Formats: sequence, C-alpha cells, structure tokens
Amino acid sequence: MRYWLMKSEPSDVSIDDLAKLPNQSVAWYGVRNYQARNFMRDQMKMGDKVLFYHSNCEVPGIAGLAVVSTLAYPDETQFNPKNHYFDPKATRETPRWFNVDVKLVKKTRLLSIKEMREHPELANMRTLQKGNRLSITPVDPKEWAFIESIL
DNA sequence: GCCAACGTTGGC
DNA sequence: GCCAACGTTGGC
Repeated sequence: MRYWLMKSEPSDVSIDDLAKLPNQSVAWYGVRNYQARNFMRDQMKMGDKVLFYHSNCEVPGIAGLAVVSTLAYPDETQFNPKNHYFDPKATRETPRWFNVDVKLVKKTRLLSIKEMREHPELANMRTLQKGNRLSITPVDPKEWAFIESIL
C-alpha cells in the first residue's frame, strides 16, 4: 500500500464538497500532467491512502484524509468538446488521460503549508520542494505517520 | 495580481 | 533532437 498527496483547488472540490458527494467520493478528473497521470494509472491501488490538499487558495494545506477507491479508468472529460479538459488527441480507443476515484476518510484540521514547513520531519516532502507543481506526489510512510500524529 | 519554476509545443 | 515561445501551477 502506498501513500499520496493529492492537490485540489477548494474552489473546484473542497474537503467539504467531498463530504457532500454521493458515497463521499469523487473522480479525480482533469489531471493533464503525464507524471501525475502515470502515478494514477500505473501505481495507485484501491486502499492507497491520500492526503487531501487544498491548493491555490487563501490557506493552502492538508485538509483531510482519503483513500483511493477505484483503479484508474479513462477520464471522461477528455472526450467532451465542451469540457474545459477536452483533449482533441484523445479517443475512446486510445485514451490519453486517466483518473481514479478518491473517497473521504475524514476531514481533519487544516495543516497549513506554513506549518508543514516548520517541521523538520517533513522537510523532504516532494510537495514542499522549491518549484514543485506536481498535483499528485508520493508520500513517504514515515511522513504519513508523522502527519497523522499531529493532525 | 505577481512571478518563479516547470511542462509542452512546434518550427527548424 | 534542440530550444524559444508559450501556457500553467500555485505560493505569496
């Protein structure tokens, strides 16, 4: 089992939105970065644990815990010409983009990126590295355990 | 809103 | 295959 951090803009899907969705789960649509896609498509398994992270907002940080609840499957938004995430080069025969479903485990206090940076235990987290923009990053089991212990 | 850091595109 | 131009991310 692996651990991940997944960024969502709360103006799109916040932790509270997730809590209100049917089955408290959401399709992680709209990823258009190959590295992030490959993590979902090739490495994520049902039951993998997820840090649900609020990005590009007033107080960015970890807002809850979630779990990967499906294997990867083609992202529907790539096929819809009216959708913001439409990709003209993708076909149903050869989809380019994939997503998993992510299901809420629990909302937590907001562990801000500022506080994360104050913990030496988290200094190596990929999402805290300078210039990092990847919306899905692997999390070390020790980092996960530490974060869980301070939530 | 700014802008550094990155990823992608496409002409050559 | 190179790389300039462009677009995006996301903290601040």
